[in-house]
Amino acid sequence: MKRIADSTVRRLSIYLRFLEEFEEGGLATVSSQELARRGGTTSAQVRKDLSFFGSFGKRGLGYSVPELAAALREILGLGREWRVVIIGAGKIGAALTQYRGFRQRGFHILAAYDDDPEKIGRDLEGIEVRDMSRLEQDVENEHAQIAVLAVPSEVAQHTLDRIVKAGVKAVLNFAPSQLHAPADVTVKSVNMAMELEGLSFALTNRD
Amino acid sequence: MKRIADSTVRRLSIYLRFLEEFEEGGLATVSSQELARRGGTTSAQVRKDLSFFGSFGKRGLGYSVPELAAALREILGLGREWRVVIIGAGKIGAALTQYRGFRQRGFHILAAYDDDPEKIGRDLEGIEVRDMSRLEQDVENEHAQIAVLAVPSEVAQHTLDRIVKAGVKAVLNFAPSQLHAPADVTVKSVNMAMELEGLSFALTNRD
DNA sequence: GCTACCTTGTGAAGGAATTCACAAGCATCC
DNA sequence: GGATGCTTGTGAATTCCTTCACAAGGTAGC
Repeated sequence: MKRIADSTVRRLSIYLRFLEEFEEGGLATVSSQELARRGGTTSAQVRKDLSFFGSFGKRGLGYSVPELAAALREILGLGREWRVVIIGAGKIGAALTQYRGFRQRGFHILAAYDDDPEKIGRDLEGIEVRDMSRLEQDVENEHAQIAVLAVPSEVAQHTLDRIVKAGVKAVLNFAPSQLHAPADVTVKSVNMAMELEGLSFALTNRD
Repeated sequence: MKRIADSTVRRLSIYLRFLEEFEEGGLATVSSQELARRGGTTSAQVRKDLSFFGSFGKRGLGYSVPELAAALREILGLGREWRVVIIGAGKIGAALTQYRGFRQRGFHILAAYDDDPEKIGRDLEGIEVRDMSRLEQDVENEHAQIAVLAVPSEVAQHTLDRIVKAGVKAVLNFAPSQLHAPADVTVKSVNMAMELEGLSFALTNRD
């Protein structure tokens, strides 16, 4: 398959969110223009994004909301349940573990991991904090596919190496450090300090 | 000034992080190649990124670590202290409030805001949770420049409108919704569910 | 069935970001 | 001081992404 740009996938996520709102509202069809308006893009962009995956609309009418939503869920791989482990049960890790948005979208959190004896054994709204030393065996036994890294920067790379070795192919990293992984492992990073620096730049370099 | 791409600013942040490590390690100079290796990019990219802002290196030698670090801090507007309010003291908001990475980089958190009487008055590691109704007057009196939005999706746009009206020109949004703001207000969004969907896509559409 | 009107899907054009490739500058060594 | 080796800064080339513009296909009204 032709390589799909990251920005395209992002937008598909956004479109899906709107479609789900429309589904709830009982709206039957929607045009690329309406999706564009809400998503802050152009109708041509919406149609181009979709065109990489097929033809989902009806000329003159637009897109069937439930059909397009189903198609996007399929494309994004959201038809199934993904098994996720959260590594690091500090402030960020604990907040993520309890974040409801994940489960709502089919991401099933198996457990959180930490090496602080104070934290091990705790229960975070039904999710257990386990001993970090069990990480590899649990990942393998429970077939975790996605890992969320919320450990201190200093140990992020080492922890990544561990989970990659255990077979995880997708990682969401919250540590403010640049990670290196084999090409068949997808790593996405969320770096809040960096985003703030982007704001600082914008505020500083205004015309 | 020529418009600088978002991706460039992001990379400058990354370079700065490495330079600060080098500073601590007492390293005097660094080449574009070394910065590229660590940052997962190319040396040409590093030089091009820097070239938008001036010439910072010495041919044959590389860049002086402290000089380049200072230049990047200047470019990114990190020479000063930014005043930040956090709106929403739920799981995410509370975790952000207590996150040390912000203060370390010159982002001073003035307060957190919530409308839950249970939360108002609490102390989050030295930062007060205040009544949401005080938001506008506090922003104006205390000259907050940056707002971090960690409120439920349903009220995100309304809250954004409030802080924009109060004069805030930079917003970091954690609500999973698409926000609309005037052109002179910079809004950056961090959407964890969306990032996870990107991973789901990657796992699903592997060759 | 015919007309008027919409909206999609998509090649082509345009624009933006990245990579290439090399002249120019500086340090070091002999 | 000249030769050697290294690294920057930057136009040019390339690749990637977005926008344009329009033919094709569909609906609705009469």
